[in-house]
Amino acid sequence: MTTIREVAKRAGVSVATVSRVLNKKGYVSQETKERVLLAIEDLKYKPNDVARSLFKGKSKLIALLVPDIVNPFFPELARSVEDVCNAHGYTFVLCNTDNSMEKELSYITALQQKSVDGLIVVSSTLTKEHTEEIKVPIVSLDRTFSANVTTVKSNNRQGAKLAAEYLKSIGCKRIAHVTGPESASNTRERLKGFLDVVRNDDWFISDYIVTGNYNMLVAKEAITDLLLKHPEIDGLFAGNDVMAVGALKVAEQLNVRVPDDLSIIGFDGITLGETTTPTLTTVAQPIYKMGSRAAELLIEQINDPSILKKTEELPVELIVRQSTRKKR
Amino acid sequence: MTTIREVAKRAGVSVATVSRVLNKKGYVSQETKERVLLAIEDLKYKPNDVARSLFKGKSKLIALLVPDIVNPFFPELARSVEDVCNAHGYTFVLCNTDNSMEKELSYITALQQKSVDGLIVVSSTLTKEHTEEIKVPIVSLDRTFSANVTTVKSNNRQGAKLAAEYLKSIGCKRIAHVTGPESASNTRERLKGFLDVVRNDDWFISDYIVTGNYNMLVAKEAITDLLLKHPEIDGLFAGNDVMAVGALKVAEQLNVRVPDDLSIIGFDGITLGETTTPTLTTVAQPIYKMGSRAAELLIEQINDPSILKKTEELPVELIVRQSTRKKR
DNA sequence: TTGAAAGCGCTAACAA
DNA sequence: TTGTTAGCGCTTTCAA
Repeated sequence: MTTIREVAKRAGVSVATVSRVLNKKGYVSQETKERVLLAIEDLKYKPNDVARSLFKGKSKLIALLVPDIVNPFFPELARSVEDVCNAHGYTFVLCNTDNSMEKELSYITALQQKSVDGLIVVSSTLTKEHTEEIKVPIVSLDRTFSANVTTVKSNNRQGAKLAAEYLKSIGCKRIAHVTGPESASNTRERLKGFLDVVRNDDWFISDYIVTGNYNMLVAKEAITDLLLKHPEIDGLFAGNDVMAVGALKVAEQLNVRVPDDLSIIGFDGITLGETTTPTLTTVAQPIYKMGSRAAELLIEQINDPSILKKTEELPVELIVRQSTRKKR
Repeated sequence: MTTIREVAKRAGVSVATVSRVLNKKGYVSQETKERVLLAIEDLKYKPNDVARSLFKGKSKLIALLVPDIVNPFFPELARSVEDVCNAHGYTFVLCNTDNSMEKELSYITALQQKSVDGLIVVSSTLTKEHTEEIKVPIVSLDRTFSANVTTVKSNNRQGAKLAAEYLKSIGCKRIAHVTGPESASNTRERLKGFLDVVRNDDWFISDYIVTGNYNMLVAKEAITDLLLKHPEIDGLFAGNDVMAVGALKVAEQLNVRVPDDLSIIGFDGITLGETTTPTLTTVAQPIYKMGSRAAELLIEQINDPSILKKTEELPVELIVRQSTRKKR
């Protein structure tokens, strides 16, 4: 690694001057500037960001922490965060926390020690207390954990209502719900929306709510049990698309026809839902918008840490595909 | 951020002593050690990695660059790299390069400037010349681009042969192949393996080879054209699973029955292939093993940069599921 | 318009 | 066993 000192020597100037042309800051005569630029070119000099970060306490680094990188929702979300970060000159990296508080905290510490400029987290384990110890600008995405943290999410409750109402509207009489992990705020919100719609129906029993942890394997087991025990179920609202796809597979294995015997609706709107057979009816979140807004708000916060914390809630949209059909 | 100096002051010792207990290096009496530890605790002191990196020129950071984070193959690969990195005390981050040389180079520069300890790259655009300019330990994963770079890949040619031979063995008479981008070495290897098997058959024409760029959308268009123009095709070998899933959808749209009219086989062995209907026959790569070996070799190289560069080729395995069936 | 030098927080000689 | 100090490579006052 060539250093600024070598460049200075080669250009016959002081390191200060090199630094000035590097940062386009302060006076440098056209002539010396050109000499410095030439030296930089010749030596293929790249400034050492670590030294720069040490001095500035900033790194031009933004990280996104997600609980499950293998759930396609998160890579899709990451794409949009990435675009905005890149557009603003930040290096963007993605970290997988496995839904483990330990890994989450360890990433946060490690990244802070590297002077990361800002963090976007999708977390169900972080608490208000944790975030108070984090001095780096942070925004919460997809899930809420503290009013004191800027949050970008979608209208989960409304989305769940949409889903449940739609199932009813096409004639489903016994509707079940597979949820995410209880620790996730969006799990609770989606459950609320679901209950808003079905709570007062006399067919409704709490057995119709099972947990699938937002995970396909876990969901498949839960749904298998559910459908075996309650063959009368004719509508299923899955808390996310991955679990809905799991439901599709379970139905197939149990010889339950979708959508004839059972209508299935997911939540998220990931591409995966377009590739299944039947394709998946779902409540689509504005994934790209969520990620990009989170990134924008984070960058605003990096530029002005005193900015007010706020929560932005984005609208969702029902997308009807083949996994649901009107009963006759 | 509290500094080592404040800890030293609080413990009534010098910064050197604090550094010694921090790094468990050099002599420190039990008594002062305890005092220092206490001060660290009290002040919630976390050493500044940036300063550490500046001094050491190392960062305990490893990055994986992948061309398309939305292709589930890469998140699955990332999971295994992550596990090994974490086990060895490295912070692991994932970067998406969009198959763009520009983004790739920009990530590599940025990461080098941050003193990244090592890089694992899945790249089709990097060349030998590029890698010679990179001073950081690097291993190439899934694709080859220079004999001078340690590489972990699977036996693509053999896998493609397996696929083509299997299609023949179940009675396919007209077999097509959708490839990845030509720039990717594994595209070329898989094509070779395919040609090994079909080249000398009199039915074979080069029209049966179309490019799908390892991308579902691109592949769907290509396959639609292909099947429309050549309805006689009864077997399709897709260069990766994502394109195979695209093929499944295209077949459905064109009312081509899979596997009755058309047998489809993919390559990769990602989970997605188990969720489609029909499930996907595929040539499975040892994804976890590939990622973990790459990480291990990288770490070896970090510890001993003089270590010999080598290529490890892992075996693949045919997994027969529902998208292929023996003709009668 | 330029340069000298202090300092970002840490580690590791070297001295004591 | 502990402390002093010189850097790691950079930016930014302050002086010239």
